Amino acid sequence: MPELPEVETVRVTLENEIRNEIIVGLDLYYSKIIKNELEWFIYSITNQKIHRIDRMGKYLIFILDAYAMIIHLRMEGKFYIKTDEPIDKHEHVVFHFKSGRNLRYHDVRKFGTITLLNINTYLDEYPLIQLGREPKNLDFHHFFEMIKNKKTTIKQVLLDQHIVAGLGNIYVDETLFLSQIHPTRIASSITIKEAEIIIESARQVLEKAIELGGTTIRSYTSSLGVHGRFQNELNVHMKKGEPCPVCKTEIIKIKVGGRGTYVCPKCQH
DNA sequence: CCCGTGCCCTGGCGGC
DNA sequence: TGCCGCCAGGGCACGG
Repeated sequence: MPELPEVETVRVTLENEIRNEIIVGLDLYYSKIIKNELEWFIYSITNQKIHRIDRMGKYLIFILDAYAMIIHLRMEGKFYIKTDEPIDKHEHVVFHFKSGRNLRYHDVRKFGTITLLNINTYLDEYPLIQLGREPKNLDFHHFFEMIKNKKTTIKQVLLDQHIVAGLGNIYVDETLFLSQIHPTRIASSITIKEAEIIIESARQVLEKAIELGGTTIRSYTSSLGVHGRFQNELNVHMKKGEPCPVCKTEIIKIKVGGRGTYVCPKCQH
């Protein structure tokens, strides 16, 4: 499941590969990925040039001539660049380029989304308009103000992209471990000092993960640009039954807000 | 407004 | 070995 560091890694790789390519055609094998009206989407994207690729939180943003194409990979979305290889069963959208190469959107679970918006207004439209700030741009006082009356758990708050952008299940578990805060803590019980520690921990975790190219787990191994090494740095996520790297207590797995959650029951309060 | 639940999807795994 | 049923999970719609 790509989170901010994995999406950033994909962004950099993809941009180097396909900057300045011109989209001349499109093949759709599973069109529900596209959130626009289909005929409009196909008509509009044809002959558009890819100038650069941006990222906000977990969203990739293809900057075209007149449009911005907003892509969310959700759990298993990934890209491949190919030429005339046969279509894979999980390749749902193929962008053909003038150069003869093509970009293929591959998604086993079909949860990903592609939305084409006007280049002049995309930041003021759904889905980006309601996106929170990334930890590196989020002042902890502001974060504290947003969560101080919330009755949900701190983990659910950190997963909420309207509040903080970019964190998913892996990096929330790691952030709360570094913060020594238990994921089931009610958000309104978090002190201003703890809010500062949480934001600082999230920055550290994300920065390190980006530096290492993200986390490579399970099905994400062969995705374009994602051969990350952050999985070697994980302290608690997917470590059920293993000793806590700090106190040696056994890491346990619990459910928080319906999500599998890994925690050191001794270090995190 | 706020929060919890169900839905979208399919590969993989546990159980028998 | 094979089949069935269930789970994971990001974000949104919906309902209380």
